[in-house]
Amino acid sequence: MIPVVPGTPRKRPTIRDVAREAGVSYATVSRVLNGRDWVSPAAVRSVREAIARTGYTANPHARSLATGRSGSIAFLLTEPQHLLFEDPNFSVLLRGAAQALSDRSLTLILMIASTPAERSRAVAYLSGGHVDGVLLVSPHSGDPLLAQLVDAGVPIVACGRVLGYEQTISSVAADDRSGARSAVEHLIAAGCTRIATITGPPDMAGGVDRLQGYQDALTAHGLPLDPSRVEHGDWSRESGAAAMQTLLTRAPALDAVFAASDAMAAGALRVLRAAGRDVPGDVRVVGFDDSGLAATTEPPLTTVRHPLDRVADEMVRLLTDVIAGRTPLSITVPTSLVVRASSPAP
Amino acid sequence: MIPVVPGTPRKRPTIRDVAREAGVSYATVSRVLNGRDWVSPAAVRSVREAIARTGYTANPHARSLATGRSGSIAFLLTEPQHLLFEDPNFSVLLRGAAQALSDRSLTLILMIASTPAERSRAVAYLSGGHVDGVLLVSPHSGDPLLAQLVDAGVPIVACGRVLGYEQTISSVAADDRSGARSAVEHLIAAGCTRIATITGPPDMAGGVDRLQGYQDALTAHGLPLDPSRVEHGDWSRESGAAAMQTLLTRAPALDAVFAASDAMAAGALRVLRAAGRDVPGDVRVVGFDDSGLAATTEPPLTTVRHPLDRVADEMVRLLTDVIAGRTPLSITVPTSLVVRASSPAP
DNA sequence: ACAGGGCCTGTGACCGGTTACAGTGAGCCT
DNA sequence: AGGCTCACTGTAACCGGTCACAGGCCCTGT
Repeated sequence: MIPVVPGTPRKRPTIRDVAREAGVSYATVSRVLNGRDWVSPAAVRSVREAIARTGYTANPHARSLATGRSGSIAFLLTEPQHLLFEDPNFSVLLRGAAQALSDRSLTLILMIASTPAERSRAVAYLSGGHVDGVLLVSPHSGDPLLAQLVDAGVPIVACGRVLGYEQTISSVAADDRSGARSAVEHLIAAGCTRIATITGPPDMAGGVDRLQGYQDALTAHGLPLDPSRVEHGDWSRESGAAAMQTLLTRAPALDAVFAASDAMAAGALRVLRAAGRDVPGDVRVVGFDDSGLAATTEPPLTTVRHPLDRVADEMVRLLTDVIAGRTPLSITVPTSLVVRASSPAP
Repeated sequence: MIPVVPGTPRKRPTIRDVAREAGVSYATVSRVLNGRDWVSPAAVRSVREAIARTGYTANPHARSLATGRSGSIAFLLTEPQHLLFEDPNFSVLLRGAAQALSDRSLTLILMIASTPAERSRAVAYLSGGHVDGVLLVSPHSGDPLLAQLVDAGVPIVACGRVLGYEQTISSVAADDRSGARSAVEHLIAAGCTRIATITGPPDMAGGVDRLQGYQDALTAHGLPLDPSRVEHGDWSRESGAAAMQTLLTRAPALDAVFAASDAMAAGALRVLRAAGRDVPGDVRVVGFDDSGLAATTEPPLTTVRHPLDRVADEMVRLLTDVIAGRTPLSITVPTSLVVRASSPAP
């Protein structure tokens, strides 16, 4: 291929080298490379051959400079790291995004912005033109980072609706409300009447919507809404355990728990068993997400399947749309109930 | 800040805008930006102010084009995805690398190259000048991808020694051999004499070295090396379970198992319990890595702590060295035994 | 015969930085 | 006074692409 003089730092061929080699102008080479305009078959062939002979690949920075596009997308994490990395959901989403981006010849830049210093660095980086767009993993509506990015005009797609930014930021969410409703209706169908819930943070759409679905189900079946049966967590196992602790003292008569995440459900399971309640005998438990966790808890969790691979794919699709200038859009992917031993079919 | 005419696409200020604003030449602005050469305090001040006034940030692509550096590093996964994403070790390493890179103002590009198509795309991308270097996560020595990257002159640092490339590719590894040895010596001290091992793939240094450490311990204490007590796995839980199955039929008298990863140890635990062996009563089990898994198995695993956060940090340090032109170097970080219930202290 | 259009190609002006080089003036020494 | 260094600054030439624009050539229609 390229004759390498030993000891000499190997110099990459440029578009002009290829042009000289092919006996055409460098503009023609560029045309062949990008499939633009009309180029004669003969020229195409000789350029192709010259490229093969020289081992030419385009310099990505020069291209980015000229086109104004970088070909990379940031995958932005704003949560304290442990929450995200311990969460199998997160892995699925990351893998899905990497896949979807790679399919479109885009690359994934991973950014972690949990400390204040990291956050301001992230804003500078993201609004500095390094990336074409941002995939936002777990948006809290009040986050100033959001406002700064929106202000800088960076294309964003969030995982989950962003409260207060519905018209500005595209998002992809599970059908949280109806998923939660079907989970709770499953419990009602099994004869439960004193159903508690451990829901997510009130500043995240997922938390709000899943709580709403819980309430929908209760009212639709004439059951009372008892605020002492509602607790908030931060999606983590620990917060689920803590919430369950509180619920047990505040509403000891509960006969079912709907947790807005599998991790919180797992925490709840542990506390219930420690308190001597049999699952599902005394208390039925349903989670949300159908993460890797759900099948391995004891007993395995009945849960609402949240198709995160699908979500990741849609996020990337939407982001390329936003970059192309289309208006923001929020879309929803359907969920489905997965029945396991923690709340078997009635 | 920047006066934005509504409806006009906002144009970012360039270095020449700043120069005009500050009343100096653009070379001076560049000098202030990079802290090069001598610049008068007065000029520095007026440039600083002009930057603040215009909200200028340098165009990264122009900078990369001029300097030949991209400021980004690839984090390359070559294993089938599920192996890596299910593995808590992987998360720790990724988080550590992201942190270490961010501290040096470098960005992390995540590349997954498991299918053949992805692999060739990855090679083209990585040798195409998009990144300054590569962090290689789980190198198999025969992998053609390795040869191609080395051939293209891409700076690489691997996690774990790369067999056959010791002189070419820098690497950071745990002290696998002595870690394994101390684990097995812990079992010997507890009175075990028929110790089996589930080790890693023979084309990975971690597998080879941990097996070597196991053998070191046995010979040092005058115990026989019985090949029927050795099985290979691929680090995963499933492979650990399968290996344990085989060991139980082939060497049913075993009284301890040293597994080269926590995941394999967890698989082994499950099979042992299913076979009616009490752990640690009948069989003691020791793992390797001290991953998140180890503390949550039943019983919790005694294991060798593998400080992956530290490894990630050293990998990044080494990579910057390699990029700067220093010769390849393999370094080792120490391990330590963490004693839990699966093999309590004698 | 010549105007006009469809193909195809080359020139040159960008994109927005970095940096080699030349130069300027002030201060100091001999 | 002349030469020299030192501290600083500006000009211009890159880096390696993209793309608007201006032709050139050949074929067709009148």
